[in-house]
Amino acid sequence: MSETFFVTTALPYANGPFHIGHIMEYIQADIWVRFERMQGHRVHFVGADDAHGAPIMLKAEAEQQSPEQLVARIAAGRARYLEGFLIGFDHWHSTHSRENTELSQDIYRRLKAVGLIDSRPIEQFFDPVKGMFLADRYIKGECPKCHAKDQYGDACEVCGSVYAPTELIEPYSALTGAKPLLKRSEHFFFRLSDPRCVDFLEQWLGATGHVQPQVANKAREWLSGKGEQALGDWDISRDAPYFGIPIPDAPGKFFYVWLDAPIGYLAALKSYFESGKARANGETRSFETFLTAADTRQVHFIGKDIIYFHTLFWPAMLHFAGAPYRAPDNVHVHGFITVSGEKMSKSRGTGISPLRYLELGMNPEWLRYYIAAKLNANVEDLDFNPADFIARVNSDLIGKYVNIASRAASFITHHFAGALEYPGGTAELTQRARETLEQVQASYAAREFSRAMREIMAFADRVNQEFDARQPWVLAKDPAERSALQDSCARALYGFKTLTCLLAPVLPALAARVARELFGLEHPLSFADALEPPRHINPYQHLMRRVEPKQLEALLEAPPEKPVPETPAPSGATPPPASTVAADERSPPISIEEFKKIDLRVARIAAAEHVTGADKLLRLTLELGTETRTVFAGIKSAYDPATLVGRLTVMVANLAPRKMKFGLSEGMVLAASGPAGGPFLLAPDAGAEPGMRIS
RNA sequence: GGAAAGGUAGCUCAGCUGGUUAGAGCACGGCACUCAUAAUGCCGGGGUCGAGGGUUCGAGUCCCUCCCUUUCCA
Repeated sequence: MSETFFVTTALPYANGPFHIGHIMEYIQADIWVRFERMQGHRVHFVGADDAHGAPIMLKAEAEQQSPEQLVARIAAGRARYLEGFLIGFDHWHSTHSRENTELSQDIYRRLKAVGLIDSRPIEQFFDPVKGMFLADRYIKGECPKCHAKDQYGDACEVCGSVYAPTELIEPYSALTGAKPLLKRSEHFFFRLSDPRCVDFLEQWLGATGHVQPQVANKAREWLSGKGEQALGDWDISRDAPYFGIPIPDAPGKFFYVWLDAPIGYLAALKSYFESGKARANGETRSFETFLTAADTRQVHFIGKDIIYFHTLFWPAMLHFAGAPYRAPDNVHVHGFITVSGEKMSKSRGTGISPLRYLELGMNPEWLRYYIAAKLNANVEDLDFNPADFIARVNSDLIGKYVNIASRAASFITHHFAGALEYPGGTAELTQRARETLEQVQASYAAREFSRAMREIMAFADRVNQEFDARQPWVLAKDPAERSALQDSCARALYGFKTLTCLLAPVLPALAARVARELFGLEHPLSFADALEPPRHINPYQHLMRRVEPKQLEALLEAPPEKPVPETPAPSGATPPPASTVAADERSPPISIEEFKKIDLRVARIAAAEHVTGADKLLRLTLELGTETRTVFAGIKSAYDPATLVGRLTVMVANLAPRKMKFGLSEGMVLAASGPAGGPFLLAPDAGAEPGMRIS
C-alpha cells in the first residue's frame, strides 16, 4: 500500500539562528523525505519556529522589542539557510500562531475531560523586582554541597550535584540580583504517572518500530523508575508574565512552552493544509481526515536531548486527547554533531557556522554527502573532521562519481554525436544495477545512510574498474574498434545514470542537473530511471568542484569578536567592517549626484544556469518586481547555480544593455572580492522586496 | 552517584544469531595508464580488534572486572 508521510524535524528555538546541529538534522530528514518521494510515496514535510517561553520573552525585553518582533526577525532569517542547504520543507510555521493556540487549547481540554489534568499549589521562587516566578536557570546561589559560588538553581557545575533551587545558600535572581521570595501559586499538571498513561506508554514503546531499541530502553527506564527516580506528573503551567498560550478558564496562566512546542508540529501541518499547499502537493483530504487516515504515518526526527518529551509526554498527550490526534508512528533519534571531536558550543564560538559555510561559496551538497556518509540509524554522535571532509568529498564525489561522466562522455560526444549504443547488451548491466538499487533502497529506508553511501561508492568503483579494463582511450585510436569504444563508454554512462539516481536524495541539485543537462530528461528522477539505459547524452558540462583546504580553513577560523546578528538593524546601526582596502587604492571621490545616477535595485534570482562554452559566466534571470531581466554574471567560480535560485541580491538596473557572445546582458549584479577570495554576492536584509530602490 | 552508547589499521568506519590466515574507503609506498586540468586501475606495507580474567573444540563477536570517551538523569 502506498503510504503518506507527515514528517517533522524538531522545532528550533526562535531566539537565534540555526547552528550546524539543526542543519544536520534537517539534512537527515530531507534525505529521507526525498528518498520516500522517489519511492513513490507522498510526503508532507513541515517545520516551525518554537517561539514561546521565558528565554525569548527576556531576550526580547533586553533588546527593547516585543517577543513577536524578536521571533519575526529570527523567522525572517530561516529561508536563507533552508534554501542554501537544499532543505525542502513544504511549509514553515510558528508555535506563536492561531493554529497552535487552537490545537493546544483543544488538546488540553480533552485531557482535562478524561481526568488527566490536575491542579495544585506549589511554592516557587519569585523575583519581587521583576514581578515574575523564576525558572531554575534564573536562580543562582552557593552550592549546598561544595559551596561553590554562583551556581544555577538546578545543578552545580563544579561538583555536579543536583538539587532544588530552594536548597541554594543565599539564592539570588539572575535577572535582577534580588533576593527571591518563596511564593505559592496554583499550577496545572499532566498526570503522566496515571496508570493509564504508563500502561499505554509501555505498550507504545514495546511495539516494534516506533523508536530505536536504545531509545525504548531509555524511555522504559524513566517509566519504571522507583523512589526518587519515580515518574512524576508534568507541570504544564506558568504564571504571567509569560510569552505563551493562555490556558482556558485560568486567567493569568499560560502553557509551559514544552507543552505547545510539539503541538506546533500539528499547527504547522494544519496551516499547511489551510494555506492550500497540501492540495497543491496532491493532498485532497482535510487536515482532520488526513491525520486519522490509516495510510498516514506521523514521523518525527529529533535529537537525543529531547527524547524524554517525545517518547513520554508527546505520545501520551496525543493518545489520550483522542481522534483526530494519535501517537506518532515513528520518533527517529539522532546524536549530536561534534567538530574535530569537540562538542559544539555556541557560547565559546566553536563549531561550524552554516551561514559562513554558504557565504564562503562552499557547495551545500558537499556537506549533505559528508553527513550522509557518516550517518546511521543509531543514536550516535557524528564528528565533522576537516581533513576527513576534504578526503571524503573529493575522492568519493569527484574522483569516483563525477569522474565517470567526465571520462566517458567526451568519447561519445566526439565520436558518436552523443548516441549511446550497447552492442554488448544491457541485461547484465541492468541486473547489476537492480541488485545495488535494492540494497541501497533498503539502506535509505532504514536510515542507514552511511551504508547506502558505501554501497553506492562500491558500485562506482566497479564502473571505473570496468572502464579501465576496456581501455577506451586505446580503442579510440583504432577505427575497427569503434563499436567496442561506444559500448564501453555507454556502459560507463549507464552506470553514471544509475549512480545519479541512487545519490539523488543526497545531491538533489546535482542529480537534477545531470538528468536534464546530460541525459536530457524532462521529468524528475525516480528510481525507475536507474534501470533505464540512456540512449543519448548532451555534451558534458562541469558538474562539481573539489573542496579547497583553504575554504575549510576559512570556515573553521575563529569567528569575529562579536557574532554577526541574524539580520542587522536596517537603520545603519551596523558599523562598516574594517576595510581591507588601503586608502591609496580607493577610487577618487564622487558627488552624491553622480552616485544617484546609478539605479540600484533589489532583485530576486528567479533562475540561474550554466552557460555552455563560458568559463566564468552564469546566466541569471532576475525579477525586479514588475519586470524580468537576463544578466550574465562572472560568478561561476564561486556559486553553484542551484544555490542561487530564490535568493535576493542587488543589481544595477540602469546599466546600458550589452551584447555578449552568449546573449544580451541587461544589467549587472554586485559582488565583493579581494585577496581573501570571492566573488561574494551582496544580499539585502530580510524584508527587502524585489524592485526596491537602493539609496 | 545511577544509567546508556562507544573504544577494531595513521584517519573515518564495516564486521548479522561465536567458526577458515580480521575487512573497506581515505592516507602512505611501488607499478601501470594518460580518456578524465575534476583522474583511475593494479600491487603492497600497516591492527596482540581498550586491558585483564573466564566460558568454549574455537571469541573482535558470549560472561565478569577494570580503564578511557561521549551522553542522559525530567
